[in-house]
Amino acid sequence: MGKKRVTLADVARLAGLSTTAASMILTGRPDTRLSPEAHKKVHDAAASLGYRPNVAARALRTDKSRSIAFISDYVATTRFASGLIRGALSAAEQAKHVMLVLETGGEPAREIQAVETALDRQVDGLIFAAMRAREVFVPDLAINVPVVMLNGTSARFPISVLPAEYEGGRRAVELLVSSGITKDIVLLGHNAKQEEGLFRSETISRRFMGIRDAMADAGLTFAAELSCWNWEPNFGYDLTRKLLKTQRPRALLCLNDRLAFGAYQALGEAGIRTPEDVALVSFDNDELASYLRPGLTTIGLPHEEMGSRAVELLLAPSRIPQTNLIDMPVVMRGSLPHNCS
Amino acid sequence: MGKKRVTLADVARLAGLSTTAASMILTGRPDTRLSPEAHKKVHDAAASLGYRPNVAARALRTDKSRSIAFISDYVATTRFASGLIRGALSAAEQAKHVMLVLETGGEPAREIQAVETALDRQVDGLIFAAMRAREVFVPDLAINVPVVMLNGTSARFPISVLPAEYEGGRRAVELLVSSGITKDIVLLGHNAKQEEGLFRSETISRRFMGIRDAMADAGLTFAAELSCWNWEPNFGYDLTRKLLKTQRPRALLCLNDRLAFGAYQALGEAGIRTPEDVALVSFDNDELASYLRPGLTTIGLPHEEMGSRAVELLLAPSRIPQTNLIDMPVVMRGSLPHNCS
DNA sequence: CCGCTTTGCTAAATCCATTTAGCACATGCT
DNA sequence: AGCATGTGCTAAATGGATTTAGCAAAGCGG
Repeated sequence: MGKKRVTLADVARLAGLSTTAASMILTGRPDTRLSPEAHKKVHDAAASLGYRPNVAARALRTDKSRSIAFISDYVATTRFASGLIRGALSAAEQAKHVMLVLETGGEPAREIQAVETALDRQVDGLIFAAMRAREVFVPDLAINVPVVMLNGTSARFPISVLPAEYEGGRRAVELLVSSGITKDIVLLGHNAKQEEGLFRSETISRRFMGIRDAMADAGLTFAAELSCWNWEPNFGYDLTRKLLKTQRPRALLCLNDRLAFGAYQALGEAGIRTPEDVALVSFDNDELASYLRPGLTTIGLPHEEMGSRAVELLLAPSRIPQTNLIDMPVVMRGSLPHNCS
Repeated sequence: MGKKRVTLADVARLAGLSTTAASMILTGRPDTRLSPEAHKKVHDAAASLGYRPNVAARALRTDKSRSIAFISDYVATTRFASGLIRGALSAAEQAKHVMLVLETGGEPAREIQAVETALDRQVDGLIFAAMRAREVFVPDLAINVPVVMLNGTSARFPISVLPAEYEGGRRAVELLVSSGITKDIVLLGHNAKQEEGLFRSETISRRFMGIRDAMADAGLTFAAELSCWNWEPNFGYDLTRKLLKTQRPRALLCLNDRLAFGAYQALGEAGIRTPEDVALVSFDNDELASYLRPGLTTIGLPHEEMGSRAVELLLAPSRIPQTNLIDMPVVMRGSLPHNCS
């Protein structure tokens, strides 16, 4: 049975050198004094035997496993998750790390489990991802590896990656303005007065601020602000229908694509055309947005980039505490009128 | 610095026993002859020190790591992926395993990388997941751990988990029939004659067969079969628009929810009501399906269950080669007329 | 009381790579 | 020649668990 794996000792034997030499050469130590011939012999031997280091043995010795844990509250529920995971995955792959994915459902018991499981496996870092940006509960365990908060924040761990919501909010308004729309703009999904004191999340409030500041800068006010807590299509639909009974907006600034989706449905039923009659801008760049007719112009949530940035920060040698804001790209589609200015 | 982790030796020392004893007790060996008092002492010591075994050390010795690798072609691109991952994750958690997620983009080089990486880490099993069901390329490496194919098949690895498409196909037709619809049914997304010889995938052809058999059993034929290769909303829209120019169907049997989405758009524009004028049934149970108005009745792809089944099979002691067909549930919403029979 | 089995437990080897400490030889300088 | 320095390499310890082989004491039958 040639079944056993090739070990470093086998390589060393074939190369006619010690395992010490083989180890130093294969791990590429810098100030080793081994001869070029030794290097060649070891590399050749390793290649011809198809040597692959035993990660467990290496981890045992070095306390590093070239792996990171991605601990998130929900992985499936949302279109968000996969973008974050995918981004993280690709950055991890680039850095020759693997990624353990753990889901906690937001339950403290499972969070503790997840952290312990990860730490048991000598992960080199932890990413706490939240599907809705917020202050994240992190179990109160001794964590002796770097931590990055992804799409969330934590007082204990000051490095976080968030979308640049303020700027994104501004952009949505600027898009409207530069399309020549300066009145009868309705905000769909939030009403500042009604929601006074209610807190949605870290990031969403920044989105609101960006929107409000940009409106003020342009000297505009909303014709109406329609509040709803869950930004799901049916609410967008209901709100828009109700709106259309009393007024005819020129534009809908929707707080996410699902609301916009509902709005499309209500507008469609009412025989109102987009963008000729009513223009729309929205947030997220959901898969949905590209399915709509006309395509929905939206300020995208940069999930993949956030995911990969999180991993890069985690693995970076100098990790400066700070919140990293990732740019929210404007995704132009057809829901705004062309401006010929 | 009490920083160092607690080791088994520490536990043994506190319990006043050997590490051998501690190990045997904590791993719950069956036919050990250690006394009940010894058991208690070791467990107490472990608890009071907060002992957690070093997984790397254990893996080194036993060649088992309580981890599995989930190797998929695409994780983000599709709504499918997260369901599969989530299901797998929860089954893994239940079995006290962790899951490495690896993405290959379908590129052979990355597939090889992924398998080697996984094997290097002593994973206890490999899941190859395909986002589109198909015969999957598996790199020709010596793989000495169990493998399960998820949403795909491979000649080399006979254990696979697939949706029960044939039965699902039948159900879609039966739904129509039991709603009292027996004529003017149009199949959206496939035309048997035009696509003769073209192969979409393992599973989709079974869906077709189920549909055709059920139609035949009910003595029905399609009023039209509209072919298109990519089942995306815009094709559903175009096809439906074209269809409506020449005929008025009673029902659309859509081959997936995205096509159905496009069909909704075309129907809406034409002022045709669902389900009164045209009924729809579809496949997948995409997130989309619940957003539509009325909700889309669809035969769901059981992603989560597939994912967890794959892990269960992987970890099951007796692994019988076979393809495991997971039931596709009927998800009733409002796109079929109520039948008062 | 002797020899045999059972009970309860442990010493030491093992898994494999990394790393510390240091050996043997060559070279350079005075 | 004598000593320091540099060069090229290795023996052995190490990390933390599991596992094999086996020891000492107690129990039992005759």
